[in-house]
Amino acid sequence: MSTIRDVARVAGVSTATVSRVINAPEAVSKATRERVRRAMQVCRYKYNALARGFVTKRSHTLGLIIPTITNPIFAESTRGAQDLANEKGYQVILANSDYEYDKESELIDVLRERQVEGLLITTTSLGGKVLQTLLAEGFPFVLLYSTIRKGPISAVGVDNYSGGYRATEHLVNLGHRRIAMLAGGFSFSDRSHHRWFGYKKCLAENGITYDPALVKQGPYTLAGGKEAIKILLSSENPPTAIFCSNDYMALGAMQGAKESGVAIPENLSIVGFDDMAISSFISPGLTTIRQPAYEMGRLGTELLLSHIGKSVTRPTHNMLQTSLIIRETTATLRNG
Amino acid sequence: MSTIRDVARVAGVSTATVSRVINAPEAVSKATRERVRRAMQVCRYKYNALARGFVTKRSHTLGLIIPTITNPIFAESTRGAQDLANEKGYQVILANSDYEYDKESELIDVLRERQVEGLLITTTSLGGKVLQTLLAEGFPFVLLYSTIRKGPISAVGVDNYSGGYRATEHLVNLGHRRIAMLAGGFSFSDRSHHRWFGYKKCLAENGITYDPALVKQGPYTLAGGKEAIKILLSSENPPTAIFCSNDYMALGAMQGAKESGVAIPENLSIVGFDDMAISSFISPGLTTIRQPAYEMGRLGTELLLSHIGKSVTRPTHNMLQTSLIIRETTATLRNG
DNA sequence: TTGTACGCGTTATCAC
DNA sequence: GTGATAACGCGTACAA
Repeated sequence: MSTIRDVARVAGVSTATVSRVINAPEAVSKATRERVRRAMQVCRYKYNALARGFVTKRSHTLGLIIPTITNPIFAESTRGAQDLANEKGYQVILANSDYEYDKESELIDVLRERQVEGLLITTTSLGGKVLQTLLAEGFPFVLLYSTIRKGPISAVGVDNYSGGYRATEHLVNLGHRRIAMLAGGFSFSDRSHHRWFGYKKCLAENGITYDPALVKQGPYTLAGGKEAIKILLSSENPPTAIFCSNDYMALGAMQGAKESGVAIPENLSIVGFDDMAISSFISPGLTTIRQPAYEMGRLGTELLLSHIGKSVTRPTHNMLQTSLIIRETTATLRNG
Repeated sequence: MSTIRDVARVAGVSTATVSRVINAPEAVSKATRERVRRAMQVCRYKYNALARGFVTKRSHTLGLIIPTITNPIFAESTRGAQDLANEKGYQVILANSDYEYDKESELIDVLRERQVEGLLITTTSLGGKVLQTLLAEGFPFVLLYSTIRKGPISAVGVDNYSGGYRATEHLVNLGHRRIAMLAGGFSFSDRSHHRWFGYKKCLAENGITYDPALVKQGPYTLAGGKEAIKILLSSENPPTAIFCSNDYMALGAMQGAKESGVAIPENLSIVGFDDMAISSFISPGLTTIRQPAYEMGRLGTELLLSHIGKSVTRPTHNMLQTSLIIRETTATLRNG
């Protein structure tokens, strides 16, 4: 691999001049510029961005930590993050935490060692010490899919509480009273927890007694949703409607209901959360609480970039709008 | 940010010794080792992996170029690639080409400038000069979702031809004769092209005249599938069955059929290609040709890693098995 | 407009 | 077992 020095030698100039034609071509006379360019061709010179970063102390790299790229909603926000990052000359290193705090913690270390300039994190634990450490050390990071709306940490997210409330309310308005919730584990998803609060609050305000037996916490997976709903449906007093903490689980739940011989929406209404691109393409179309994932990725990255390089930054909390998208998995309660 | 020199000074040793306790602790006496470790704590020392890579000439980074992370099948292979990479101490930079040759080409340059040690590419153009350049320069790369089974380029893929054949054959066996194909554009997806060859061959072997009007090339998207099928279904002699070049399009097609008032599988059979995790969770379950995407990602990465660092390597072609997964979107032709 | 020389944080080589 | 020091490829004062 030829270096800037080889090019300089071939072109008969100094390395500084070569560096100039790379970074500030106008600062070099046209003649030498051309000469250098030819020399680069001859040497099949490849620019070394790492070496540059080494001296400028800028890696132009961002770290993105998500639970798993396998859930399409995270693919959407990832794409948003990547698109903006690339537009600004950044690349992103992707990492999956699998909703495990230890992995998240480990990944943060690994990525920092790699000199990422900032981190986009969908955190597993808002209260854990990893975020506090980042904060204390002044390392730039932004939370994605965040529940916070104040405090020292910058974040982009939606109001999960009101989202959970509206999802439940929609079911209540349809006449349902035995409304279950399939939740992601509260221990690793405060988003799920917030949605649950909204769910509970809505029940209370509508005079419906909260029944803990109707709430199942489980893994945020297709199989998890399928399994959980089967247990729910085989109970002695099964629900007539279910609010799923995300669309991904909801897909699993739909499948589980089908296998249990329960028709949707005739015998069971389902509301999801996220509105993955796919959710409007399945049949029946999934009623859900939409959160703008792609936008979230973009905005989070924009926010992060605005923090990078600045010694002091005012934390920003960007709460995006959710909306109830009514499709075909919800219907009026029969005999209700 | 404190460096190895700060630590050395505080511990009263040389930088070489600090480096040793990091990379080969046994080579240092227990006493000094402890002293250095304490000094690292005091300095809140953070290891700089980039600086190391700069001298060892190893970035421990891989580049992964896919069409788009938004298609869940690529999320699966990406996860496979990441999992193996991480196990081996590598991180991966993700990049989307959107099936565009120019972007692919540009990304290769950008990633190489960043000193990735190797590239995993789902290429848009097998014949383009970018791969030839990589080859000529001896840069390590492996093709994913590849159609090739010989030649100088290492690759992991499946037999798309036989996959296309079997998908079509399944429909023929069900009594269908007007079988359409929704294909990804041949210009950017030779996979799609190979599947089409299989499709054509199967028709021919079963005495079915090939009708070009039944083949629609289009974008590999949900909307693309939906749009294309509507055109097909509104023609004067519509198909009774459709082979979709991937599951993602197939989802779009199912939605398009529904909107056109055509019931699946009663009035229209659909076969996909890929078997995304979601495909078995939707309703009706998608009949499809399964390719092991997660495995492909892992295997491709393993292969790439085995190439890295070796000056000469024998190209390896790993063809994985596909399988026909019969679910609910295909049925016997009525009045057939 | 161009060149010289130093430094970035680490590893590797060679002494001791 | 430990230390001194030259690299690695590049940007950037500063000088010319």
